[in-house]
Amino acid sequence: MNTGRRVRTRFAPSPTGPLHMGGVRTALFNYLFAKKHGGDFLLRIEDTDQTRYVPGAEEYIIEALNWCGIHIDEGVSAGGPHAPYRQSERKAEGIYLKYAMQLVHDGHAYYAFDTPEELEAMRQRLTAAKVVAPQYNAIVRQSMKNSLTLSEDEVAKRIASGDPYVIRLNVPRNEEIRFEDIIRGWVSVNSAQVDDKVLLKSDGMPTYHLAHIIDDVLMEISHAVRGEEWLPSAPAHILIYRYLGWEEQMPRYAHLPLLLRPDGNGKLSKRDGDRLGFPVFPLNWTDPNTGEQSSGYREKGYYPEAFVNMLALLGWNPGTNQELFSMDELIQAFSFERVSKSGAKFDPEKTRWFNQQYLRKHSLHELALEFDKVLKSKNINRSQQFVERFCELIREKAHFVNEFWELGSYFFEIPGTYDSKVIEKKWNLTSSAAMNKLHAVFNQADSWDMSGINQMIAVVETGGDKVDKQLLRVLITGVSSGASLVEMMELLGKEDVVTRIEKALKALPEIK
RNA sequence: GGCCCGUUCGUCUAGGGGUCUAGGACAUCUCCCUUUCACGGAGGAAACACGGGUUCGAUUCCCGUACGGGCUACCA
Repeated sequence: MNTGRRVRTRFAPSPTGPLHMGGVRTALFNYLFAKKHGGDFLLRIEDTDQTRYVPGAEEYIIEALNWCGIHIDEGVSAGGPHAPYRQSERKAEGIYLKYAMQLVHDGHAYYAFDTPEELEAMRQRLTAAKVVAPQYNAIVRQSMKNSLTLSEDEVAKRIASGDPYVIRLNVPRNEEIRFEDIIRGWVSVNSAQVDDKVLLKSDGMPTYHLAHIIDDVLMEISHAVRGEEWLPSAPAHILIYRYLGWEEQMPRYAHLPLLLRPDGNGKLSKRDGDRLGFPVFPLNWTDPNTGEQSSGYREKGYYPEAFVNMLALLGWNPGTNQELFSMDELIQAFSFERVSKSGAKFDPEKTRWFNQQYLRKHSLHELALEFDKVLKSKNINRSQQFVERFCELIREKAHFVNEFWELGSYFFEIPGTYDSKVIEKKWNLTSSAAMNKLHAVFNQADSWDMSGINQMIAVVETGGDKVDKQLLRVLITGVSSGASLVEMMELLGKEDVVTRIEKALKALPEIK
């Protein structure tokens, strides 16, 4: 079974909306595995359900992968020797019909003419009869309208007259189907549990079951990596490979554990949106039909590296204590052997932690560049040196660059109000005397650096006036906590500090 | 309901029969650093779902039960 061939993986989403983080992780694992083995990562768009097509979804998917640093070697947006990579376009070329007909010809598939009403009636009948698994299968099909029960003439007549029909897989009644999943090992299912899946719909479109198999083989996919929700239908897929005579070309399957909702039950779904208090999408998304907006990690201020790092560690681990991985390190370390079998709830708190880690990894130059956008929007102009030093002082308190302003706006604006709690408690005759003296000493300073500032404070204190640091902080910044006091004062500079204290001394209430 | 998959601290996980008094990370708590906040440092609390086997010995292997998840469409 395809050992030793070039590793080629694919991510094959259907464009029914934005990609959620579970989808991103599936893409990531496909990508990591392909790159680890020097292979190719393809993007195929599975748009065979015309009723669920959402405009903009495909562009969203591509942009999201791009933001994450997951590069597409081949496929939609990248092109390649197996184009087209959109299934609707492949259908137009008659690719799927050909193989569906081959299956019918070989007796492995058949025409079925049952109407939706008839199918529904059948299910109700079976349910009423307490049949354990009501589905279109080897027994049920004998009483339905299909090319196995109808005469050849009747079938030909119906097709000729344009009766709608589907093509279904002819699943054997009782046969053990086994396949080896890379993550789960041998999985065994009796064909009695597998229904006669629709392969070709009445609109001529293939279903996922048929289309992905044909495309995987035609596109020379070596490993099909997908979510665990596909595990139950995998036996049907094995059958299709067999009936098409493609057991040699069949990719190895790897079914990934699902991403679960952090708040309790069920797999994470697109519908979770922002309801849980954190994004489930990589990028912002506005639904073109409902106008409903969903937030994304990018717009929330997460670094793609942090997002990817977090995702990689959900269901996979390196077997060491390392937690911070660049994409290259992930590629180096990745293997399916270390992918766990059970679903993972993800933790928004840890995601924040990852971002904090990356925030600290970025150079001051990079941070200053990012924060400069905020300053520009506020028409504030400061030297690069000032902004970089600011970032250095403020970043240890933040998880995101977009918190910098709230955390340290006082570096750029002279305060207009003063923390009332501190003032109430500490603003009195003695403290104001000390502040006045300090102001005078600062005003006469001829040099301005940390040790100088400390010395000046010491001078005032030796004179008998206790300098309350918290009060001083409030006079300068207006708030009771923030960056290291003396370092902050140094950065602000003598003029600014003196001005601020002066203003505060005037603005503060008369002393009782 | 049926079928399939799974089950180690609250969460992500390490662990493939003795080294487990079960390790790491996030979160949480305490202390130190800092007359602030945070960072950092030190420490604490916190888990092998249950019952049977197999074995000299099971967190590790097998079976059952419970629980969780997935699937059960002319959706993917």
